[in-house]
Amino acid sequence: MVTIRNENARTRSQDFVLRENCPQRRIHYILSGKWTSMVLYALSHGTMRTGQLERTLPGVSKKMLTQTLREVEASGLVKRKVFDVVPPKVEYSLTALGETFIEPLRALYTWAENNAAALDELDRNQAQNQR
Amino acid sequence: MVTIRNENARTRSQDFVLRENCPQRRIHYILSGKWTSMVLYALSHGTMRTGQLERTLPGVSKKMLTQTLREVEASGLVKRKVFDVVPPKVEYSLTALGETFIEPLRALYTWAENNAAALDELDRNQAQNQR
DNA sequence: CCGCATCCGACATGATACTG
DNA sequence: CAGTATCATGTCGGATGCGG
Repeated sequence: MVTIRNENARTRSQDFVLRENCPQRRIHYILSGKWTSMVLYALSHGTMRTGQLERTLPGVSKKMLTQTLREVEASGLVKRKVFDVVPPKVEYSLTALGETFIEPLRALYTWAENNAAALDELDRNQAQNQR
Repeated sequence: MVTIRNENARTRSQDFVLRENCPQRRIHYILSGKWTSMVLYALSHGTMRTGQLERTLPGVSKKMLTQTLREVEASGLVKRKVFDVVPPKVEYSLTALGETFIEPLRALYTWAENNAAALDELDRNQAQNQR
């Protein structure tokens, strides 16, 4: 007769805990932004101007694009180059750090391409429930 | 003599466009959830019960934990096993598909661990600006 | 122990209009 | 072309309480 009895309450200590400031939580800031990762991905294909980015990401508003670019710039992932001409011309490109970030991101996107089925389920789920 | 002239307006067509339903946008649904990726990551260490997950992710509310679990379950990334006992006992674990997703996710987390500096910048940026 | 329903505040996103 | 400012709004996430 097997008695479960509390599963050894404290004896079997928790293997690991994802605390408030663990890297896994902090990187989420990059991933959570609606446009952040895609901007980085777009720039991984080469330097782009603002308007170019805008056309690469249909549906993005100027406001969000600018905001996103400021964030990735502040984090050191993207470099902003301003040409002092008229009309204005600004170029964005990945920094060395940004290049390193692209690799795992690309792996994630590759997974997404190879698993459209799972994504379909997600969409269906999304439609039914609230979020 | 090199003339720039409009960058060849339409001649040099856009290399690529991240359209509304591209995989890169759709996978964002998984990543954007505040707890989704961390739940998956936690489960990559083995089967866990609800309360165990709760303790692994300090700060998560019952509501969000349940909601997140329902989502990853509906998408086929996580398996839910209910034991018909009292008090109730439920175990969550990754499906085969979930296991495959963990790999690129782990790559991303590894990057995060190796680049805490960039994450610090993000935090500072986050504090100053609104988001 | 596990899960659901409800209410509610905060904030990210988007539309629009304006500047240089 | 690039960017800012303002306002409207949807919704995500957390608190709380109930139920099996």
